[in-house]
Amino acid sequence: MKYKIPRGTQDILPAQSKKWQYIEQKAHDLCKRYNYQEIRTPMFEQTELFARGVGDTTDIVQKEMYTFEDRGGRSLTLRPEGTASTVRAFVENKMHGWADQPVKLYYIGPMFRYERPQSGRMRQFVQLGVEAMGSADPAIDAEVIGLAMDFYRELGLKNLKLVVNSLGDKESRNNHRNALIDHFKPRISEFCGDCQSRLEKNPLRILDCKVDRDHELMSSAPSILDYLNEESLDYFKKVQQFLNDMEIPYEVDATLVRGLDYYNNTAFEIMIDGEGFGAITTLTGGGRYNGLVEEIGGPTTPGIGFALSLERLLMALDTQGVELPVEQGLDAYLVTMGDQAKEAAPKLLHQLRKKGLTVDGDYLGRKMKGQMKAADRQQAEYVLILGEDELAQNSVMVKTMATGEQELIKLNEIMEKIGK
RNA sequence: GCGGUUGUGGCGAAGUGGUUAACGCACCGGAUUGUGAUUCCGGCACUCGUGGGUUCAAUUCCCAUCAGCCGCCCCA
Repeated sequence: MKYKIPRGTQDILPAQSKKWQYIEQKAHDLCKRYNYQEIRTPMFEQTELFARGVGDTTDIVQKEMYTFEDRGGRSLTLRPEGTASTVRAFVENKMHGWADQPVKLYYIGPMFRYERPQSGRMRQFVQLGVEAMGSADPAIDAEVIGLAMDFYRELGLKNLKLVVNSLGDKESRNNHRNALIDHFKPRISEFCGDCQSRLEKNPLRILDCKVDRDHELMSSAPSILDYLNEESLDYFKKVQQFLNDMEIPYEVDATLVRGLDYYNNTAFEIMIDGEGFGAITTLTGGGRYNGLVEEIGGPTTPGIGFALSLERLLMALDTQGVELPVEQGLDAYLVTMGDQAKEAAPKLLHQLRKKGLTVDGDYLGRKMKGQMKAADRQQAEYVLILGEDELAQNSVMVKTMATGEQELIKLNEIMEKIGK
């Protein structure tokens, strides 16, 4: 085989694409109910947008971006996530001036990260993302979380765990950050190299270090929750109250950290429990980003959103044995015998398709038995047999595959027999 | 970026330093001039991820490389 698919990408073949269509449609329907509207942004942007928007210190920017130069010498990057692009579009199209606020948007599309592929992690993967901009009401935090949970629930996914945390506002974060540095600094040499470099750059991330997770300073580390100022704490409590009201179970995990720099206040993840799933259990990640719009060059505008992976969703549905109600099978399969009947096939097939039926016929010159097998394999509800006899009577033999019964039907009455 | 593991027909899967690379499924044809099951018969890999090397000889040994899978890091 001369050409091979690029690493970390996949071809989605028909058996799978049916499922994709189903969950994508589900996403569109659900977002509509929540009154989120679709936005489609380019799959690549100026590199600087992601560097600024996602954060220079993040792994995404430091080592995972697909960056290239175009013929005009511009540095472009395949989008590694959707929020930065959405915010850029928000600012560029002056959505902050729209009459309807907040602006509630969603997108479904491929994202790209240069990483070592692994179960649940591809170099090209599809995210459903939701962003609500223009409101700092905790009710919308709860709405966004509720939307994600509803999506999974309606698809039949179980054993989900919603984890929420608050990263606090700028003041709270700074106080906490300083407390963390004070806590770890005296004994930072006991920690791994990554943690040592995290100390100054992003001490929060020391908390989810896997290497040093059992170090005594971990459990005794200052919790962000103890550093939330009154406003942040009040906000967090309201989000929780709304979740309670909506009867959405959740856990508060003070160590939940978002990897991207733009988050503040609400942060959440939806994870999947249970066996059979790989090491990666996060299905959805999201949170509030009140400083991002300004960072990208727009007016001060609060925002919140999440992104979830469709690949991981499909994987989760699979491990839980959830069967999606995907349509399959033909309404009818046309079997022809003899040259005359074969000549008549295109016209008949075309007419049936115009009436809205899903039909197919033979294009390999197979004999009747072969055509019948094909009809059976493709789960045709009816087989239409057209031979010399039927042709002579301007009719077709209609066989109901489930029962084996068959009946000679006039061509102009065929829809009355097999129409839906 | 690092580690482990795997790479034989459409799929699953044996196999050996040496004439013709098992088998199963699927598919195609025939037995059955017009009917989906079963059965029987026949067909279906100049080739064993790719490129080198060792050898009289390599799918089998060695090296490299690519890719899949799994894990670390991190995330969706």
